Amino acid sequence: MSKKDVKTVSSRTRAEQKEQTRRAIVDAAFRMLSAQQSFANLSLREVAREAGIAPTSFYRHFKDMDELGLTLVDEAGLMLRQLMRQARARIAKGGGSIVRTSVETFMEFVETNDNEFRLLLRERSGTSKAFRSAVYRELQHFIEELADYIKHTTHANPKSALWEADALVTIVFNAGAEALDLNKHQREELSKKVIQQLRYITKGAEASRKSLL
Amino acid sequence: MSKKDVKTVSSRTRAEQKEQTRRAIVDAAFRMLSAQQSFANLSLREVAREAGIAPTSFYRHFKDMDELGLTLVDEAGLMLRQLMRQARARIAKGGGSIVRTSVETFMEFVETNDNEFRLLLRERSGTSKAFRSAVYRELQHFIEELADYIKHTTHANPKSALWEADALVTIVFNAGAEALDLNKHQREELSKKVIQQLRYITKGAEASRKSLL
DNA sequence: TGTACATCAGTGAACGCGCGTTCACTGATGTAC
DNA sequence: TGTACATCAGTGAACGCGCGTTCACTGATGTAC
Repeated sequence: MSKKDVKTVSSRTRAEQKEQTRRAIVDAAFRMLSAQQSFANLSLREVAREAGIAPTSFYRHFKDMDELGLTLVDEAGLMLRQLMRQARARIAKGGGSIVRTSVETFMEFVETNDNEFRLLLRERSGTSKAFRSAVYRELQHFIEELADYIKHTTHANPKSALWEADALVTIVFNAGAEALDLNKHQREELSKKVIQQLRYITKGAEASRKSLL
Repeated sequence: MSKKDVKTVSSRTRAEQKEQTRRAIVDAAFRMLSAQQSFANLSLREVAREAGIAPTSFYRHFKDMDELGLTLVDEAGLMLRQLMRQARARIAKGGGSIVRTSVETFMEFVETNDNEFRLLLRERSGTSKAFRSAVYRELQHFIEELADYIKHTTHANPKSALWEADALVTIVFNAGAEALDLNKHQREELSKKVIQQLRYITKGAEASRKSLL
């Protein structure tokens, strides 16, 4: 092994250990989110305790709780985007309608990653402008990708596609919030409602386009 | 004055004084809500300070902060209902379209009573089930009244009317949330978007009804 | 490879602070006769 | 009406608690030669 190799290997080791602790903090924070506890009323000491480190060690990784919070929002947003890719894959496979498949995929996400979803939901209307903007950015990303899809499949004009996508995402996201407090049977009823509402929007948007021709 | 009269007058006086302090607490709490401060991170002592009473006096009026919070939600919900009546009056007067008038009235409410709106918005996804249910009930009330209106004007079936109203309210309520961080010019753009989205829904719902005949 | 030094992730003690809640009290208002 | 007693809204002192943050430190890892 050359000197350089040794250097590389060793520095990776220390950095890896640091990264491991950082992950422990992030994971601990996600674990502590629930229906009863929001990020806003989570204390630095609680997170440190759950992560198994001294409160003071927290500062080696994040400036303050806000910095940790923005990291969580980014990670939850990433999961949302992965979800969208997953939904597209399912649709490409051709099983069932696009609307129904999208709604079912989203509802599955809310059920599986409920704490991540709750984070986005709550911080969207939280007291920190930085948090609100971060969540807004994630949703906007989601909306734009959906608008592209609409443009390619219907040849709608850009503004109309964007507004339609925006309405669709708003309905689905809010239904996700509603689902959090419902049992399995009620969620199925909710899905029916949402699917019908999305159809109103796509039909209405389509009709608007036709009347312009 | 008979003995009974004296009794009535005096007891009203003491009760009135108590009611006055209670109002001071409620008003103080509303005053302290803002973009930067949510009810969840408002302390009993802060409210007492703002209301001009000793922290201990708080307990003469509310069991704890949760009880105060539910009172605030009820009052904010009441304002929403008054708003709806106001919108109906404007529509009855016949100036402009129903959709446009409703949206403009709602946006006016968000602008004028932004702290009350923020309360409903945040507690809808807060950590207390009681709060979430209280907000949900207020919105449901709103939705049902709108559904009645739709039934009378279009003869839609009950379920279809309810789902349509639900979608309309979801879109408008979320736009209200979005408006909070926007300037005047941006709000006008937002209104245009919302009006178009509501038209998608009403058109789509109408088209669905026709295809069933 | 071996040695001397530098880096830096993690720590425990300590701080001052605002919190929710209890308690026994005060004194104005209300009631009984 | 006047008097004696009851009620009860509002209070100030005191409590124990968990918090965020600072500080000087330790010791394992990394670097230079």
